[in-house]
Amino acid sequence: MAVHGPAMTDVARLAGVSHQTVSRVLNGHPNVREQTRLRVRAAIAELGYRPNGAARALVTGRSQVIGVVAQNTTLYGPASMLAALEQTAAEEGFAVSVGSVRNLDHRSISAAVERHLSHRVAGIVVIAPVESAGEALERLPQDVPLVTVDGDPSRPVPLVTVDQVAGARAATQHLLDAGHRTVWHVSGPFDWFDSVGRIDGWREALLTAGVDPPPLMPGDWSAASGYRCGQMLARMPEVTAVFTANDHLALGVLRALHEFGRRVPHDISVVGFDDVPEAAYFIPPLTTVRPDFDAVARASLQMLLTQIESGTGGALRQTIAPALVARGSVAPPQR
Amino acid sequence: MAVHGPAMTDVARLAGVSHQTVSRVLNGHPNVREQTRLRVRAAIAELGYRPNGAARALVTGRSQVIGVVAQNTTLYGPASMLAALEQTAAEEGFAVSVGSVRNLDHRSISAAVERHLSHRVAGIVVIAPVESAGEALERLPQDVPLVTVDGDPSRPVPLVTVDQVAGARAATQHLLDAGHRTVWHVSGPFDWFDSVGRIDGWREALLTAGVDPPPLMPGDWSAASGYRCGQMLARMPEVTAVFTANDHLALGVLRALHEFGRRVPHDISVVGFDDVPEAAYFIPPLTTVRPDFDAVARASLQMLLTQIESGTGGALRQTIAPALVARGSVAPPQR
DNA sequence: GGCGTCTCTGTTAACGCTAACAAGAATCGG
DNA sequence: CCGATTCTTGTTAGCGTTAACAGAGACGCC
Repeated sequence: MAVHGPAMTDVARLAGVSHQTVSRVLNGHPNVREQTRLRVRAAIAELGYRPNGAARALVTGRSQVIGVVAQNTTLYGPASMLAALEQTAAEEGFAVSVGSVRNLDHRSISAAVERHLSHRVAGIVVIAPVESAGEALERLPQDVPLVTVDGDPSRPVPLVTVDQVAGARAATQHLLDAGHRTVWHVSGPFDWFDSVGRIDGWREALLTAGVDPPPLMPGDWSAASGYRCGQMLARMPEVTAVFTANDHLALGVLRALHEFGRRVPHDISVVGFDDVPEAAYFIPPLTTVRPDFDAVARASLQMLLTQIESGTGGALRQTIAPALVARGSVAPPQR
Repeated sequence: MAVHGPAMTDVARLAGVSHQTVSRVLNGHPNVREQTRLRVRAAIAELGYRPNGAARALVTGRSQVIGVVAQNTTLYGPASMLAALEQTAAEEGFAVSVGSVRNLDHRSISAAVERHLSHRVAGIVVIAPVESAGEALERLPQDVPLVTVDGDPSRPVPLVTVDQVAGARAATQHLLDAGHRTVWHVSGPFDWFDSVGRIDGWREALLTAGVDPPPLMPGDWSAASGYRCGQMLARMPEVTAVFTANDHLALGVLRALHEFGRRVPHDISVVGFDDVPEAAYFIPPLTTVRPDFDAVARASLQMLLTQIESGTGGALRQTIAPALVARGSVAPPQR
């Protein structure tokens, strides 16, 4: 593909200095005469010179790239995380290389991490919401800055995560506060930490209120599984309040309830989780829990940069509290 | 941050060969004795050696990384594109570096492209659905393999795109075939090519059927704007069929119609575009148009790889036809 | 005025890899 | 059995950058 761009020596020649001086200007080294700096800048502009990241990475042993390992980047949560991460990284002058994996098993994760490592990324963010991912992480080389997002709370890796438990507790409490006897729960898959946390929070809130938790309805994040659970819930007259592990499950539940003639929130109240942009336009508008993806992204990147700069590993941990967004899908129970 | 991993020479020493032989094994060069190959492989495994992509990129002048420039990666369309692109690229041994931009103006796009170029990406995919992006692309260096996705059909750049016109035509025709006199359209923003194409297809289908297109309802992709348009449509008794530029707009419309007591599809039929995973669980299940993001991703990557390998630029063009997915939101009009 | 110190710039040597060439060993046809 | 090929391996020279050191002036101080 045609010509390679100009190199540092070309700039140097044009500016009448050595390539090292150009390097110094580029890296903001203090001891360069102002006049020289300007000459170099002009030469850079004139030639349209662009530093070669590969060469720099080779000699410094580290590139200005952060690797992200994620699965399922079309789901709203992961997609938002990824986008927020990119934004934040760009602001810090880092590029983001995405290693999407089909499955979050040992092999896939290791392979993705390997690929990142061979490009000498400065650090790695693993969005690792399931168990198998956690295991894979323990086998990784120890000398790479690494942060886990939504990972296993019980593992000694730097971790940033949404406070699933608190969010679920708030959602459940919100329903109890409205006067409901108990709250049913449509969960996500059991191997996701997010699911487990949300189940725990739901259960905690009920137990604290002295209520025996009703049987769990297991879903898989999809509207389809929400719909199936909703069909069962709709036929149980004693059900008046449902907390679903995400908004898409809620959508499926709403649809099933609608088909069975159970009105929301008149007959049954529903609360979701995620606050997808469309949640306000469900029928009825969905009360839900909003995790702050931007905050998670900022925190992870900060944690990663700290590791990169200081060289210390350290098992830091940060938890971002989500907020309840009240809309029209919750009402007191009818008697 | 600790020790650098072993280099090629370390592997060579352990295997008792020259580093060049190691390089040959790594790159699948044919003329290496089987026995030597195995020794080298063993040494690689024993040391946990990982080739240094930066060094390779430096000497070959090209990394195994593809840069993607995109905006709004939380929207379903772009997010799916991105994910599909990552998958496909990974299969071809390429990493994907994402340059997310807040706005698709000159400056942002150029900056994102610059960042990619300084990392010596092998090629760039720009997801450029709006006008301003197209302009920015014309000023780019000519010697970089580049493919545009959803870009400006009138510009001489390699382009892969969903056939918006055909999809919109199919959606509109589907409603006409069901017996509707005319079809209303809630569009996306006018500076998106996707919007323009969908408007054109809608208009074409109507004109072909000898119908004068009713006034356009302009939206902005969001459920909120769909809701606002829906409120107007709901109050016009003559409206019996609506085609929305995406599924989220449709969701907003459905909600507004519901609030005004207009039943879907009994009173009004609705067709969307995108086939988001939840569309089947709207109330009622949404008939929509499904673009094949995987096919788009594959085509773009193929086009990019061709450019990378052959070195030829060329203004290729490929269009992926979308498919109508019939569900429950369309019925014949009542009289 | 000489000498140490500070500021600025240049020279040289890596970083880890591939490409190009070179050379030794093996194979083959006559 | 010899020269000509082919196969296999090694040697050398960069790729474009930063780091480390060295050197040339300018400046200040006793």
